[in-house]
Amino acid sequence: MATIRDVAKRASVAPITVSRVINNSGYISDETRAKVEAAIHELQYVPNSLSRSLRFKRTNTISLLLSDITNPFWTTTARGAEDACSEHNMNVFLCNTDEKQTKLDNYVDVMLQRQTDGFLLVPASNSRQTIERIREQSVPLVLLDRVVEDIEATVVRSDSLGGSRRLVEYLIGQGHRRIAMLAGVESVSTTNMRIEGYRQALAAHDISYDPALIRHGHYSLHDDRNIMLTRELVQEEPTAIYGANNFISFGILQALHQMGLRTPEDMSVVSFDDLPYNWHPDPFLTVIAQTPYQLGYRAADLLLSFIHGNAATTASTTSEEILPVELIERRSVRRLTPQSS
Amino acid sequence: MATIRDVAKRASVAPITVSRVINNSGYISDETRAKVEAAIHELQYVPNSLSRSLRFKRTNTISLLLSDITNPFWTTTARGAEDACSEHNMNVFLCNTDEKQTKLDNYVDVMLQRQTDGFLLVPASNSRQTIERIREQSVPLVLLDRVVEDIEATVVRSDSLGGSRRLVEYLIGQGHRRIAMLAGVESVSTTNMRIEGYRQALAAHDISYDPALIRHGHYSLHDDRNIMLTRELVQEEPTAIYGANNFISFGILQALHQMGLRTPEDMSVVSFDDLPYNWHPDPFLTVIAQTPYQLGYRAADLLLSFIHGNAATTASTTSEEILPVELIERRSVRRLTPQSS
DNA sequence: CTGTTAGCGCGTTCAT
DNA sequence: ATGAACGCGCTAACAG
Repeated sequence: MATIRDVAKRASVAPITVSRVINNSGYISDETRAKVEAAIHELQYVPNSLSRSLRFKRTNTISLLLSDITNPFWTTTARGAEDACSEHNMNVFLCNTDEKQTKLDNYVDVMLQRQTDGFLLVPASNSRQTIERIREQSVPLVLLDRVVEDIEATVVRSDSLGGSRRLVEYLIGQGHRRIAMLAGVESVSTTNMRIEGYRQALAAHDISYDPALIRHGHYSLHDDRNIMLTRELVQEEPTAIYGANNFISFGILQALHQMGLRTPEDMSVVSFDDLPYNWHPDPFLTVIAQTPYQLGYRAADLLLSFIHGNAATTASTTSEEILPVELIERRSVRRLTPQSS
Repeated sequence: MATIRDVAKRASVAPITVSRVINNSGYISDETRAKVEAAIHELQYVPNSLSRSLRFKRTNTISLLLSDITNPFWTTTARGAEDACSEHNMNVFLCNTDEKQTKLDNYVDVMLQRQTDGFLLVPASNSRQTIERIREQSVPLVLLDRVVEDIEATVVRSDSLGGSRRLVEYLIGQGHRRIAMLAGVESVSTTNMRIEGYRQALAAHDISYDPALIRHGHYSLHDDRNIMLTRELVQEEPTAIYGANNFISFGILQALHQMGLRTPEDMSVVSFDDLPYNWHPDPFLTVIAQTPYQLGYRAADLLLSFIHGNAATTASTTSEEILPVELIERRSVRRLTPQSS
């Protein structure tokens, strides 16, 4: 690998002159510029961004720590973040934490050592340590999708509470009263908020809350537990099942199919979060749809403003940006007559 | 951010002593070690790996450039690569090229500047420039899945030719003679090999090759072209359709469903590459299955041996490692009697 | 067992 | 318009 010095020698100039050519800084005569550019080309010189970053104390890099890279929801979020960053010439490093706290901690350590300029992360659980570690180093941070208790941080997320409530109220409006829910993992804020929305909707319509109608599933697709748990829920004889994210809902549909139950004739199904585009020949699920691209874009945008120091609020205060969600009514809910419920 | 000097001052030692404590190198008295460790803790010191890499000329980083992060095939490959790397304390940086040459080129540049220790990449097209650029900088490289013409490089890939041939011969064995194929994008080696396998199988059974039965689809899921192309192929009245990768086959199934055609009663379907686990309530597609985890693991393993300089072959010679594939017979192919074909 | 010197590759500061 | 010296944070080589 050629260094800036090699190029300088070859062009018979000082290293700093080469530097100026590369960065278009200062005045350079056309003649020397040509000489230098020729030398760069001949030596196939590639600037070493390590030393550059060492000088600038800036890596132009943000770290995006995602919980499940397999879920199109998150890859879409990533795309949003990448687009926001590339507008500012920042590079995004993508890491998959697999919903595991240890993996998350490890990546945070690695990226901290690599002097990342900022973190965009979805918390793996409710533990505050990871986030406090980032705080200690005063590296800007924006949380994605999930809130962590007792921590000051900026978070960009969807309206889980309101969306969930709206979805369940829709079911109630269609005559359902015995509504099962396959929720997400415990100790994650979105899970709790969606459950809370479910409870609020029931309460608002004087339907008593039956704990037997709720199970905690897993947000991952590759987990047969969602199928088993659906079978359990069906035993409770609900008229509708509510899946707390796209993969959970997918598991529900699979389970019902295996049991020979049709949707919506034998069982109504709704989902928080749409199934990925193209997963079904024709979409029929009634869902609350989030906007993952905007989630990523907005969060990255906020992070960048922290990094560049031109933000109204700073990274160290608590603030939430809540993205609206949309109810998409399709054909997975059966309308019940009063007596049939 | 505290530096090694801050820690040294606090512990009343020289910076190098701190360095020795961190890296467990050289002899340190228990007493000073304790002092230093205390200082590290109090100052919440995080070593700067930028400067470390600058000294070592090693970043302990490999770059994994994938064509489609949305495809579980590739995320599984990534997991294999990550597992191989973490055994050697190497970090993997994941980049999504989206099958676009410009994105690939850009990432290569960025990672080259960041002094990555090696590349693991799936070529976006048949262009040699990207790879030659890496070669010029003599950075170790292993190609994933696809061969590039006229280039010396190590590649780890599945047996596309043999697998494709076996799959089509299976169809022929079931009495099919008019077999359509929805292939992948042109100018990618796997596409050509799978087409070649298809042709070889036909030739071996004296079935003439009809160009009208082949279309070039797209490897991505989010592309409705696969559905349209399937409709076109159906017009040609084949008895079976062969999808050249998992997402293409998925598109075929969707198209058939939309057209009201049942599988396998009205149309047989086979696929190169299995659908992702759990995508279908119960898997019924007859497929050639690859082993993406092994693909990633093996390629990373090879790359690491190049990096550590203990490889039998070096990174600069051409060599191929071809992983075997497996025919999984399920229920998507209808057995034709001679007269019905 | 611990410290001093020097340099990895680059760019800011100050000179010329 | 161009260059010399210095330092970013870290560690190998060589003292002591």
